[in-house]
Parts: sequence; C-alpha cells; structure tokens
Amino acid sequence: MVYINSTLKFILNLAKMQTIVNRRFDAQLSSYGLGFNDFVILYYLSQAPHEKLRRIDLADKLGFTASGITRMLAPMEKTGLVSRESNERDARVSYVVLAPGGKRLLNESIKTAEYAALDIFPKSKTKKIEKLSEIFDETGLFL
Amino acid sequence: MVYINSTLKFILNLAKMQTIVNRRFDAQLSSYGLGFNDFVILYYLSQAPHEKLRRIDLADKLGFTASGITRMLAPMEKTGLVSRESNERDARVSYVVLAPGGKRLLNESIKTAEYAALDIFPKSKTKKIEKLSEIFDETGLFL
DNA sequence: GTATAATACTTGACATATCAAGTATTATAC
DNA sequence: GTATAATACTTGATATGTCAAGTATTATAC
Repeated sequence: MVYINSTLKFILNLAKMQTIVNRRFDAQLSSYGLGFNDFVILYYLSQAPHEKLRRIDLADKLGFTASGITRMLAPMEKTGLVSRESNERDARVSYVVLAPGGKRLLNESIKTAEYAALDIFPKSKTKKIEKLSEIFDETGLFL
Repeated sequence: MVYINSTLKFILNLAKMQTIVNRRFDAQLSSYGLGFNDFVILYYLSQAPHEKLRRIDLADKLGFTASGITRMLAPMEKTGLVSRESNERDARVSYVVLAPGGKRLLNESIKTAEYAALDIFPKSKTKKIEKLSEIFDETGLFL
C-alpha cells in the first residue's frame, strides 16, 4: 500500500474536478458553437482595457502557451470573433481585439454560461465556491 | 463591461490552476518517462483491492472517458506497467492490473511526485490545500 | 423465452494543445 | 555601435483525449 501526502492528493482531485467541470460546461455551451476556452478568451478580452490584450498576456491569463493561443485564435479570427492589431512601438507584439461579432456572441452566451455554472455547482454551494476562489488566490499560484 | 457570477469565475480559475499545476508536475515527472495521468493510474491501481480496477471505474476515478482510458493504457501495457485480466462472471469487463513493472515505477517515482507537489504548493500552504480538498468533497461533484 | 435496453470496451476520425525550432524584433551589456 | 540575449509570435510534428459508431455481452421487461 502506498500513501501520498495531502498536497499530492489535492492535485489528483484538482485534475479530476477540472475534467468533469470542463466537460459539463462545454456540453452546455456547444449550442453557441463556442468551446470553453473560446468563451474564456472573449470574457477576458471584454474585461481588458480597450478590449484588447497581447497574445502572450492572454496565454498567461488562461494558463496556456503562446503556441496554444495562436492555434485557438486562428478560427476565431476567421469567424470575426476577434481581430488583430499591431503595436506601433513594438513590432513583435500583436494585440487580440474583441471584435463586434465576439462582443455579440459573448453577450448572447453569457447567460447560458452562468446557467451552466450553476448547473454544475448549484446555488446552495455558492458560499463554498466563493471560499474556494478565496483560497485559490491565497495559494499564490496566480501571481 | 460584462460581469459574471462568482461560480463562473471560479470555473475560470479552476481551469487555469489545473493547467499550471499539470504542466509543472509533468515537467518534474518526465524524467521517469511518466506523464501525470500515467502516474495517477498507477497510484489508483495501487490503492484498489487486489491492485486492479475495471477500466470503466478507472475512467470514473480520473474523470476521463472509457475511450481515453483505452488509449492511455495501450502503451502502459506494452511497457509492462499494467496488465489485463478478464472477469469470469462478465465477459464485457476487463480489469486493469498493476503489473510488477508498474509497482516498481510507482515506488521509484512517488518521492519525486510528492516533491513536485510541494514544489508547486510549498509546505507553508499545506493547511490551505487541505482545506481546499475538504471543500472539494463538499461540493458533491465527486459523488 | 424473447425483444429491448443497458453496460463495457474499442476504434476511426478528429480537435486541442504541446514542444522544439524558427523568424523577426527589441533590449542589454560592453 | 555592435554582439548577445531576451521577447513575441508562428509553425511542423506530435501527444493526448474526445466523440460517434460499432461489437459483444449481460440485464430487464413482458
């Protein structure tokens, strides 16, 4: 019999929770032709100043690599959810901008997303969820 | 500006935390030629009665689909980490059994895994992590 | 007992995201 | 000012895991 420490055990449970949540969430949002990550991208863009972000900052916010961001954005550019903007001072960076189509889709899907969230974690658990978020911040992993 | 409820916000943070943790963890375990999921499979098998599980139960424990399990186990069978066993009563099920090679590799890698876990969440955070695990259970998602 | 449904698993086609390497540009050191 | 390093991004090759469909077997309903 093998015993593992509580931190490792947590990491195992974290992985499981995430796969379960992601799958359920995706299922509900798929009616908008929107994956979980697409939704999150649109959301973070809507929160950013001037509704735009450097690709690398977007990667950071999602916890993905720059490469992954390039791949995820390609179809979103094609369908007019986001657009591209260059930086005058630094030719290396290219901004991702929330395009009108993306703004519209975000507004249309956000109620469904919130509903999906509450379907996974019902209202009776909201206090617990908020406590989780609080401790997440305190782990220092997001800094 | 778009506002989202705290539960949806949590789901966003959950996804981010998991990608960060998974990447760091994988990086440390790669020296054993072992991915995160391979490690978790070996661990759950070691915890199971007779060190074996139905494939479907393993899928459930990890939060994956049966299909994913089939795919993940294929190379592990080839390298002798796990083996296959049938059920006399029910010809549909096939057990995954922890093979000697898998047992050995688990024992070799477990210290590294625990070290990796504490590298991601240092000892000073252990109390918080344990609180997280506790609330995870209370969400009812794992039932 | 027999039809219908449910369960366990596998497989082909595909989506998603990584890694390593490459390009282009800007920052730093001297 | 010039060499070196760092940063931002993209791309080919690849790994990982999904979905839908299919096979085989067992359970349920009648």
